[in-house]
Amino acid sequence: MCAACGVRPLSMCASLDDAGQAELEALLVPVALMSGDILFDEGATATQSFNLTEGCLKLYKLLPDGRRFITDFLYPGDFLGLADQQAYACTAEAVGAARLCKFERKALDNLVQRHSCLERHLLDRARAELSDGREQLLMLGQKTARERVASFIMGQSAKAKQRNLSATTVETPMRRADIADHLGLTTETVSRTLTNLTNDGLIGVEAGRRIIIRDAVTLAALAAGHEAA
Amino acid sequence: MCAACGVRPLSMCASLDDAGQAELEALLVPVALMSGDILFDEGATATQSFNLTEGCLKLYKLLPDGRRFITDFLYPGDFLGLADQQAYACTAEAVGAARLCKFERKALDNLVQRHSCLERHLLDRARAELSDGREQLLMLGQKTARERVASFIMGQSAKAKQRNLSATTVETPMRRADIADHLGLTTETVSRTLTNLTNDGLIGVEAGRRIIIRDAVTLAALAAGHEAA
DNA sequence: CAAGCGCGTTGATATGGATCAATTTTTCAA
DNA sequence: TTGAAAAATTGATCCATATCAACGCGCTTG
Repeated sequence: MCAACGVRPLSMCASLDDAGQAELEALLVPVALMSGDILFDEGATATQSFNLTEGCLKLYKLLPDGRRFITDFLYPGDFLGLADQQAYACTAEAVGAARLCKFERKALDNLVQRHSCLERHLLDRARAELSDGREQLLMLGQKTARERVASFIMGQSAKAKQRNLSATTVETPMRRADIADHLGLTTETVSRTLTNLTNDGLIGVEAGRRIIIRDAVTLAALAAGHEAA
Repeated sequence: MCAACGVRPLSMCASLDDAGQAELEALLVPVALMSGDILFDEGATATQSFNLTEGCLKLYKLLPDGRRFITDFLYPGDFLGLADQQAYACTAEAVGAARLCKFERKALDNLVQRHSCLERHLLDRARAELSDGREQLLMLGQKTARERVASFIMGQSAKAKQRNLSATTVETPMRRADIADHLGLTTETVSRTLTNLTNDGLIGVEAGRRIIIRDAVTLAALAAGHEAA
């Protein structure tokens, strides 16, 4: 079953040999979520890890007065649980319907210890996530609204490409408020900025949720902080 | 020599047995930096890793027009190189004089593979850094200037405590511009906010670089986003 | 000791994005 | 298909923080 899994080549699973694969499959429990379902809450004891196979999740942290920051959107092939030691660092909520493989942490840790290739794979993922996180910090600390939105679009495009989807027509399952809370902006600013980028011919927006990249070069330059148009 | 090292209990070194310790010691090359010296540049091939033994470093990323974001300040016991796969994700620069242990990545990776305790230690560190990074994202995405400065002070205090230094008298080796570039603010705003916090009796500032925490409870509440004073 | 300079503070003003407030568009249930 | 609710857009105004500017203090250097 795992062998036929669509996200296998994107996941940690790919780093295991057949025997390890079988062990992993024995540990796995499938989970299905509906839009808005919460997989786990920030602060809860992190007893499980997950691998997303279908759909999209958002990870977020809340401040006591309700301000929210979405640290990341996850797509098929992404692993949940890397950043979490004792407690989950974020809340995980489904954006639309989603499916995952659930693992008990204890059992998975045990498997990881016996398969150093898995440990190395997870360390590599952690490295990549750390590196991405630094890029995000730069965005939040120094980029303008226009640059942030451009960065978001290019980032989503890159993720789509990884999943062998079009890099120029980006489907964004989340809503404006989610994008805003991911970029440290407000819904209104995201909306206005998308309108501006459209008027400037850099993108097109269809049916609200589909963004077409019309001038990838300029958009990338904007995202990279080259002040120009 | 390593056995007598002051940062040993804070570092990855502590997770090794005597034999591993000796191996590690054989790989190590000591490095000394002067204030402002650059250890490595963002984007350079990451051929080495480091362990900071003395002083303070800042890690930063630049945008093409000179905007800068300082992702982190490192203190004795901290490891450099976790986030870096092919290329360094940030530039590392000394804040004041510093000393480090330098390791060739290849040799260190080899050692890590043979000592799974080290690999686990690094994975744990990576987890902790990821978790910290998420907290930082929340700060940059949602917190006000006052809350950011409070978070910074509490964070520095926590780091000082880890090194067995006073948690109420925090020495900050970096200058205002560095703090500003770490919080996504300007020098002027940091300065003004410190003045306000002082006037409100939450902190004291001595000789510019020493911050005394006078009301840890209120400061922590502020840092955590409880809108109050 | 004086001059110069880097750094921090403080003040005055400007502005990008937030907030408040309608409208319009989309979604979805009946 | 229709109507109501949710989401997105657009407009008007406000405000937190940036920007521009002046000043002062403490070091360094001649």
